[in-house]
Amino acid sequence: MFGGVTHLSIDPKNRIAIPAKYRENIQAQYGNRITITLESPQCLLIYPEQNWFIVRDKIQNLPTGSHPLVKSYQRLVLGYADTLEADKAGRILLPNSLKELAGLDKDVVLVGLGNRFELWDKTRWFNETNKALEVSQDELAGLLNGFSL
Amino acid sequence: MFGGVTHLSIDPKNRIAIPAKYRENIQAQYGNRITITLESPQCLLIYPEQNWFIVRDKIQNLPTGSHPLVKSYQRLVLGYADTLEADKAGRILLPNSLKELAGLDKDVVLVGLGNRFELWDKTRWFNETNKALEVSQDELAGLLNGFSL
DNA sequence: GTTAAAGTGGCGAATTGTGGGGTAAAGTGT
DNA sequence: ACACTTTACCCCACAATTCGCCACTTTAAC
Repeated sequence: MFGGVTHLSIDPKNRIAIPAKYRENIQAQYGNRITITLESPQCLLIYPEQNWFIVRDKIQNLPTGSHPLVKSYQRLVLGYADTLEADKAGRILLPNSLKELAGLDKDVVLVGLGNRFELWDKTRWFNETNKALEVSQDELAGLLNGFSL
Repeated sequence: MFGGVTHLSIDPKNRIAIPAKYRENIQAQYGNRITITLESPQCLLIYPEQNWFIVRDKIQNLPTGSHPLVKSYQRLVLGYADTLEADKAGRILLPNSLKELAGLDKDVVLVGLGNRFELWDKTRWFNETNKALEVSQDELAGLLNGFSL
């Protein structure tokens, strides 16, 4: 399970270094292959390949008949999904199309989220954090239906 | 399983180069033969021949009695299906009729989608992507009935 | 403070995508 | 059956990208 927010940078050749604290883990548990895709213009999704397989199957089995939007959603998420291998320095090469779609520049943030990571533009992530913090606790309490930490 | 979006160009002789990262895979798993057809004016479909066989059988076994449209769909997809072999540089020669039907010009995009590829006109693919990204997450959430990545 | 490790940048070699020339094969019309 | 046109394939060449590797700089650990 991945967690934590790491600031890193995309180098001039579109590579990002997977933080060392995850590398060992990923290599051991999942092999060195990493799949990257997107589902919204906000951020990229990064999975160890094995975890991606599970998600991919779920997406493929969505009822395509239900609505044309579902099909374009499938095409988006599956079509952009690219599997990469880290080089010896533990870096992966971002496909240019994905980088542009997610509006990534140099400074990015890698966020661990259980079975996957998200890769955000740094300032956008920062804004997102602030928005989340500003939500009133009362409002949240209602939505979460009694849940608390 | 294929994935990822690659920008390519159709050269002056109607050839496209299969990206190197797929070549080895295709050759090893499926042999060098590739079937290409279409099901809509949007894009061409590209299958390793073995994968095409499976799809072809499914199409042939559709209940033709149900509706006359089914039969014309069969005629379209099966009729235009052409099997090609890559040249020694790993390129395949696009049949002119298919190229025109799909409105392909010079700049195209090859999209990996599991058992097949789709070949899109570049700008049309770009528009398609943006449309899919603009779909509000809320709207999609409703359609997907709680499904999430 | 010293050492080690991690993140970043950059050089050079190898591979890939693309274009074009030449030749063989196929198709067309007389 | 013949010449003529068109099409398809093999080969080479160029340019751009990618990848492996090494080196520098910063951060963390002891």
